[in-house]
Amino acid sequence: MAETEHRPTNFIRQIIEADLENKVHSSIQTRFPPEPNGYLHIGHAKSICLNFGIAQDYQGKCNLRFDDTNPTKEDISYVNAIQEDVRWLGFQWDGDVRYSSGYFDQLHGYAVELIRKGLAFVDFSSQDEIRENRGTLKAPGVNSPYRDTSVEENLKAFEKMTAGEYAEGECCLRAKIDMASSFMCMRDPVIYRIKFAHHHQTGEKWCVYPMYDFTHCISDAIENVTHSLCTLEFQDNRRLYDWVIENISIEATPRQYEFSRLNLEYTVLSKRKLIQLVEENHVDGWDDPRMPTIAGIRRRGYTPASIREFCRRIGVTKMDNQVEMGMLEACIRDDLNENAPRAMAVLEPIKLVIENYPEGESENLVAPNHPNNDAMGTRNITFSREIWIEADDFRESANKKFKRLVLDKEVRLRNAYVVRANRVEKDAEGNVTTVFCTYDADTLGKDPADGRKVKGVIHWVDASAGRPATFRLYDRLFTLPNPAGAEDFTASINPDSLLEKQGYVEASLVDSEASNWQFERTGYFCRDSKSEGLVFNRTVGLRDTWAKMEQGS
RNA sequence: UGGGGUAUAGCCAAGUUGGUAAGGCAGCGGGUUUUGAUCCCGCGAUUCGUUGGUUCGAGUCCAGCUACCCCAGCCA
Repeated sequence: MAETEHRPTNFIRQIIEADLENKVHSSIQTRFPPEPNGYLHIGHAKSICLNFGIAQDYQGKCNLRFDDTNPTKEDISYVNAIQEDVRWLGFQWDGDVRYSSGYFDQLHGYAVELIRKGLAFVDFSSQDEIRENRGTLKAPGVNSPYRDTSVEENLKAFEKMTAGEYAEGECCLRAKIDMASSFMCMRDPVIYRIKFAHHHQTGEKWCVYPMYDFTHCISDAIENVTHSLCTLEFQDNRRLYDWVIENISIEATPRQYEFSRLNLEYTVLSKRKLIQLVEENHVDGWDDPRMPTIAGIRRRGYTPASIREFCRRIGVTKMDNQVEMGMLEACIRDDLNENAPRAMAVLEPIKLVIENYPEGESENLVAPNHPNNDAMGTRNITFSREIWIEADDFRESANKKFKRLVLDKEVRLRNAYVVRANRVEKDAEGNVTTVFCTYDADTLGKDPADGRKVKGVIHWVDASAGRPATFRLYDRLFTLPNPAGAEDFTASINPDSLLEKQGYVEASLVDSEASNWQFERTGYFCRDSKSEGLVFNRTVGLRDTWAKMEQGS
């Protein structure tokens, strides 16, 4: 697709351009630092496109770093899935994958340095005591009774902590900053805690793990990150980020900049909630096509280019936002409209019998794979006496706004002939099951010779050659634009978010090499990657002004 | 008077030495069309949360006010 015709501009890129121009940096280093405690979602794609996009556009580098300082919440399966997702989006990190855990030795050394400088102490207060002494948003906290322990004793205590001589929760290492700070995160923050847990990278080597605020800035400095980009909720944390860098012996001075996280209407984008959806089986796994995860979106049929384009269109600012689904849908339609070959599929079939077409015979018709791009070639489709058409495309009677098949009226069969409906057959409930018609043999590839106009065109599948197929039609996962705003977000889960249809597809699809198609007049589809046989996921429907009109009237 | 942030069209978003409101999505008209698709053409802010001030001139500078978001995990 015509992607990134114009480079995006945003306040972060402007800062970088100014830094380059003022020689603050000679090259740019960014990083994408997920914690491997869940799958990546479309919100992460925004951060990925920002970080890797900047590296690409300014001849810089971008690292992939797993921020794995909390082994109890993390898992190796997530580190693998995350790498796959980043690559799928079309990005390659610089060098090897990095891990915060890879810096545990250095981190520990810097913690000791802080203790030596009298800037950190081991606190044996209970968690409750620490919380109570922290004060409130409006009232200052009070110093811990352990705050003035001597350097010697602290060194010894931290050593014992590290050696596993204290139980979890018995003590922790705190930075000595200011219990009266208006920034809560500066009130002697905990920087190391005890966890007797297996770590997916370091195994049983450690029983003390550094906290995020202590780890992230140092990891950035170690990797020579110049611009550390994160979301708005870390704005206060920047003070602690800078404090750590200033108080340890490290050369680099990475700078943190914050942008607003993505919110998308009718879905949730927080790992906690996504985990809940999976664990409570509200969806069928992380890659359920209704999920806003990269894996789900991929299985739904979105392309990497469409996600990148989406990230370009939404921009990067500090404003809270809630982007409409329509924005995402427009991106995938733009891509697939241009690149997806066309085909025909009938999702809810009724039979059309062409009574004046010879029984037992069949002919090959040639259909273009794209109406506006001859380079995409043609394909053969068979036509015979009995074909499937969409139940929605026939009515016994209708006003002339209905441009489809009506009893005693004509319609064009896409890529084939003009037919006229003569009579119908119904089932016990009165639903039309078969329409009997006659065709005009002289209308293949041309209008009727007598000049009569046939304005409707409907799609179809040859009944003798078409293959049965399953179609999964997805709708928004939630009924509320902002489900996360409700007390219980699962209460607004859309019970009709998945609709399965049994129909037919043209035979050419069976051994097609394409991965996405536009089934003409019904939408964009892809083969479901986890299903056997012909199972198609509808990525997104076509824009449908007719449906809109009908709804309105 | 805790602190940190943000306020430009239904949604996203440009606007940077103050000079007279980009673009995209959505929507609405019209044209083309063997997809009610695509494509093409046209339409939207006398106004930038609000009230004042400075100025010849303010979305851009100053002051006050209001709304919303974030912070009291040994989570990230």
